[in-house]
Amino acid sequence: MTVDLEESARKLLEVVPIIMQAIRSEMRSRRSLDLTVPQFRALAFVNRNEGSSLWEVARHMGLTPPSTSRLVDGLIARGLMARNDHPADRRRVRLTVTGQGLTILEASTEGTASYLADKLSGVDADNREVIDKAVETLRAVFAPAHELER
Amino acid sequence: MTVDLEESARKLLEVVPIIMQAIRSEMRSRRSLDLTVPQFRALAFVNRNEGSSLWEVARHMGLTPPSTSRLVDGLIARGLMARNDHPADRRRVRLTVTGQGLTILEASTEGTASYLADKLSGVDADNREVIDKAVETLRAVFAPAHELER
DNA sequence: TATTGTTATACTCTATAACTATA
DNA sequence: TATAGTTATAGAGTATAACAATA
Repeated sequence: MTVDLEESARKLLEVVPIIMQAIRSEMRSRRSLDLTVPQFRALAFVNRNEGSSLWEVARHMGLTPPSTSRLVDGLIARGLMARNDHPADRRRVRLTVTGQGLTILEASTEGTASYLADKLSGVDADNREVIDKAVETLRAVFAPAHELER
Repeated sequence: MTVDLEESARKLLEVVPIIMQAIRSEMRSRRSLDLTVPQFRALAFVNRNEGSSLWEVARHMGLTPPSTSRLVDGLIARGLMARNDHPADRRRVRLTVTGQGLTILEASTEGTASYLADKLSGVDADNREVIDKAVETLRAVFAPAHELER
């Protein structure tokens, strides 16, 4: 059984936004630790890459620097991230996640992953394995090249 | 080999936004037929469900009625959708895709699917089949219940 | 009273253009 | 001159609250 490439692409195009919407709703629903998806991603990236520059965050997220700058502004205003001078290059910025940011990031990750796990729990083991493998492949296809070794 | 549910959930949470970002950039990049993802989805839904009410679109997209109302406003302002009275129930609205809307919807679908197909073309047939199957399963898990027969 | 939809208001996301500061 | 980042501006996405019209 061969799969039609164009048809697969259309299904992906249908399903990805549906899952995304579910993730978005779930994240926004936890009042007080409520994060938007971009906020969550930026926090997670900076947490994994302590001292990132704005430009690195922008590249990771596929956003322009101005968009990223404002996104970071919001996180700083909420006390979840900190922006400091880079010791070696004064044009640069060193971003870090604050203690509170880490707390919220972990709670949000935990909560959202639990939600997704709950959804997936109705899928039998074979199909879960299929999903797992597909996700790995899709990550290799779509993740920015510079982030693929990990 | 058994997969850990929580771990699968985290990977899904990492990868879905990455693919979504790719789709978003691609859609917005075609100047002139440029649609946002929500605009694209609303147009596609109304095209498949001629004469939908606002409430049906909102339910399909997982949005509140006010958000949906504004989304539709934008599409109408661009001449891609039309809003008419419902003959039987005067509270309701009948939404339809205009000729121009259909043209743009098709071009956008075609363009974005081609883009995704191109990305997937580097994946071998076995793994493409795995992705296809996973997408089917994920659709069953995440799609609104009232839309699963099709 | 319940349903359908809109308006008002307020954030966030995102981009392009123009700018500042540093290298 | 090139790089890192911000500010200005603008349109779209999204929600809650308040409202109007119809059933």
